[in-house]
Amino acid sequence: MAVSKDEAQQRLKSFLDICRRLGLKATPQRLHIFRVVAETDEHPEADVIIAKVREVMPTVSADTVYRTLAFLEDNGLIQKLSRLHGCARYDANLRKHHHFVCVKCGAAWDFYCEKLDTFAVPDEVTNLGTVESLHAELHGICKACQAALGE
Amino acid sequence: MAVSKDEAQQRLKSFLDICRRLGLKATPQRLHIFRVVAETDEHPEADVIIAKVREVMPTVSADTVYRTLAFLEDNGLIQKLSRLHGCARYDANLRKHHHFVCVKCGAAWDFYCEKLDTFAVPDEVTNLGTVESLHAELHGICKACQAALGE
DNA sequence: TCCTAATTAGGAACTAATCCTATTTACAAC
DNA sequence: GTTGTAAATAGGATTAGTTCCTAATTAGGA
Repeated sequence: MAVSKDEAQQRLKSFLDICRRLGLKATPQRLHIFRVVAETDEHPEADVIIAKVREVMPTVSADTVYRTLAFLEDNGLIQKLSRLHGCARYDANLRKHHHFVCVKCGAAWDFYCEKLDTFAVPDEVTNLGTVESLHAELHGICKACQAALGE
Repeated sequence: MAVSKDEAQQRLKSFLDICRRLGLKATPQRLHIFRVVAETDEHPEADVIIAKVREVMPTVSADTVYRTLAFLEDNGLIQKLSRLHGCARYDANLRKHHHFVCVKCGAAWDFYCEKLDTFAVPDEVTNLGTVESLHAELHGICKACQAALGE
């Protein structure tokens, strides 16, 4: 539980606003799932969220949780972390590098940046542990997708 | 095909060296899989690699490809990009932030950094498309895991 | 209170990745 | 070159995570 009562209240309000605006139902399941995600700072995986949700509402289906998470993400109420464990794309470029990823087509480009490689990490982080590397992931829209959108 | 002939040659040599050093076999399958990964800069997913491998060696099993990729990764010949799309951890922190991830235990911490949020992206990248966000992922070892290793 | 489109539960299906095991093979020792 | 053996393979089975399907339920406006 990392967020303040005020912040939690605020988030709940955003949630209800969005439902009203889109004509979607604020079901008890959705509210509860949202609360579970909003009340932690542990970046949980879906199975952890499902388990926590079921502590209070044991019959909620996995599908409902996944659907709700997708709904929350689509509406900017939560984010998915991307570059954590358990990945699936490979890169034989062994030079230290970073990535630009097109959010439309998913293509990824390598780039090099001395300033990022030598970036002075905030004390806030060095207090958490030893930092071994910094990898930057830039998100945006590639030229090809821009052209396609413009048509 | 992004790498030069020389670089490819060099990588192949590293590969054979590592096999010899570890007493592992340089099978035709391994060599071929390594070549396929080393010869692209498209950050392919495993299924793409499997398909490309099978263009030349149709009977190679998925298991062999996955095992070989893990082997190459363990020995630093390739890197995995963490799931750029389709990830599985969630975060309700909507402030612009970055992550410190412990490579031992997988725990993740949010942190804030104005200098990263306003980082001037290299022209190299702005030529590729429109950049919308920069997310930094720091890898290292958290205090708890350091303590556990020290014992 | 009623109506209806949205939502749900829960099991089936799908997909990516790994495991299992009998067979094959690289390669070191002779 | 032969041989012996541990390592590696193919390919089917299995597992885990996620999404799909459908009949039943429900939120919320009229």
